[in-house]
Amino acid sequence: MDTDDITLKLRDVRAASGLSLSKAAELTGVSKAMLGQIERGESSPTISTLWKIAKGFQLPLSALIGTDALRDTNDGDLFRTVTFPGSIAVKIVFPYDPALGAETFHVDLSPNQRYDSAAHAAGVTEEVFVLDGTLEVLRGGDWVPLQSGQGLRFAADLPHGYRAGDVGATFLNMHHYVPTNGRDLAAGQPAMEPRQ
Amino acid sequence: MDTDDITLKLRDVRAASGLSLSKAAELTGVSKAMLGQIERGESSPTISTLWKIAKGFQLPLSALIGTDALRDTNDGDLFRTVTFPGSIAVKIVFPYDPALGAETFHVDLSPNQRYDSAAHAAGVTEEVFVLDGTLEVLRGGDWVPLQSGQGLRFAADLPHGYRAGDVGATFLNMHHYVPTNGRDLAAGQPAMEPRQ
DNA sequence: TTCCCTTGTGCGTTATAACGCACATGTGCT
DNA sequence: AGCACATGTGCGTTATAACGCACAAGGGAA
Repeated sequence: MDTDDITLKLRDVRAASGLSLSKAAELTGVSKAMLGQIERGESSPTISTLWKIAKGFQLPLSALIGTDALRDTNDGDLFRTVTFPGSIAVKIVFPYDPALGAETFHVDLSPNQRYDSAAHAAGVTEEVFVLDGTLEVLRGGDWVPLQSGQGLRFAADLPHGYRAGDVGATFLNMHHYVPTNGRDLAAGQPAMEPRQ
Repeated sequence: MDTDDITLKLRDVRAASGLSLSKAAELTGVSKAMLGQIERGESSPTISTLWKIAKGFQLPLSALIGTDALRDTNDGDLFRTVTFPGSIAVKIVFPYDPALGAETFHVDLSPNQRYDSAAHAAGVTEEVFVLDGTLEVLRGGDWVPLQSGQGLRFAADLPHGYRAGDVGATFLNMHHYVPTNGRDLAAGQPAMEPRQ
C-alpha cells in the first residue's frame, strides 16, 4: 500500500461529489491548484491540508487514505529487540498499536532463569503461549506450570513472574491494554520501560 | 479529534518503544529535529513523512492519527460473532473475551492445504504467528510468505486466505475486534492552524 | 463565427516542512 | 570535581507544499 493512493481516493471522492476543482477549493479552503497537484500525485499534502479536505467534504480521513495503510504493519521481516528492566531481551513480534491496545513479544529464557514483573496498570491482561521448553507463571500466589503448546491468560495488574524449567523456555507474551478512548493516553501505557 | 493529537500519538509511540529522538530518526529516515517539532506541534507533517515514521516504527498509520478522525461515518455496530467456517480444524487457545476484544486460535494445515476467508467486519485485525512449517498469507492481493517464527499483522475486513507449504503449517491466529462502546464519531475538529 | 463561462493545468511567489549541524542540559561514570 | 556520552532543542539553509493569478482547451447560446 502506497501513499499515492491518496491521489486516487481524492479523485474518486471529488468525482463522486460531482464537484469541480474550483468548487472543491472553495469548499475546503485549499487552493484548486493544490488540489489538482495532489490528485496528480505531484505533491504530498500535509495532514493539515488533508484535514481541511476531509472536513470540506464532510468525510473522515479514512475516506482519503487507503484502509490497508491504516492497519497493516510492515511485513515482519526483522524483529526489533527491546530489553525489559531485569535484563531480559525480548523481540517484538507485533508492535504496540493504540488502535488494538495490544502488543506481542517473543521471549527466550535460559534454563531456570526467572523474571519478575511489577503490577501493570489496572485492566491490563497478559497472555502466554509456550513455544518451546517448560515454563511456570506466577499468577496470584501460585506458580502455574505450562508445557510447550499450552497457554495461559491472566490479569497483569498484579505482580507476576516467569520461571523457566531445566531446558529453558521460549514463549509468546501478549499484552492487552484497556482501550484508550481519545486523549487519555497516559492511562494505557505499554509496559516497555525506556531502556536500551 | 484534532490533528494535534498526532503529536501526542507520536510521543506516546516513541516513548512506548523506548527510543530516543536520534534513534527514531535513524530508524525512520526523518531527521530528529523534525520529529521533535512534530511532537511539539510546531510542524504539520506531510503524509510522506508520516508514512516514513509509521514504516520505521512498523506501525500502521492509525497508530499515529487519531482513530476518531479515521472512523467511517457509516460503520455502524460491529458484530462480535466469531464464525470460523468449518472445513479446517482449529483449537481455541484463548477464548473470546469481550473486555479484550481478542481471541486466539491454534490452526494446523496439512501440506499445500488452502483456506480462504471472506472479509470480516470493518476494523477487524488479524495476527498470524507461524509455529511450524511454512505459510503464505493472502493479504490485499499478495501472498506474503512466512516461515516458522515469523508473524504478520493485517486488516481482516478484506478477503484473505492461508496456504500451507509442502510440509504443512501450524500457526497461531489472533483476532482483534474493535470495542463497540459508543463514541463521538462525527465530531469534526478544526485543523492545526499555521504558525506565524 | 463571436462571446462568455467553466474546466483543469502551468508559472512565479510566499510560507513552511525538512534537513544538517551545533549548542545547552542532563546523567552516569571514574 | 572532571570527563564522556546521550538527550532534546535552536539555528541557518534547502526543498517543497501552498498560494494567487493567468493561460489554453472545451462547451453551449446568441
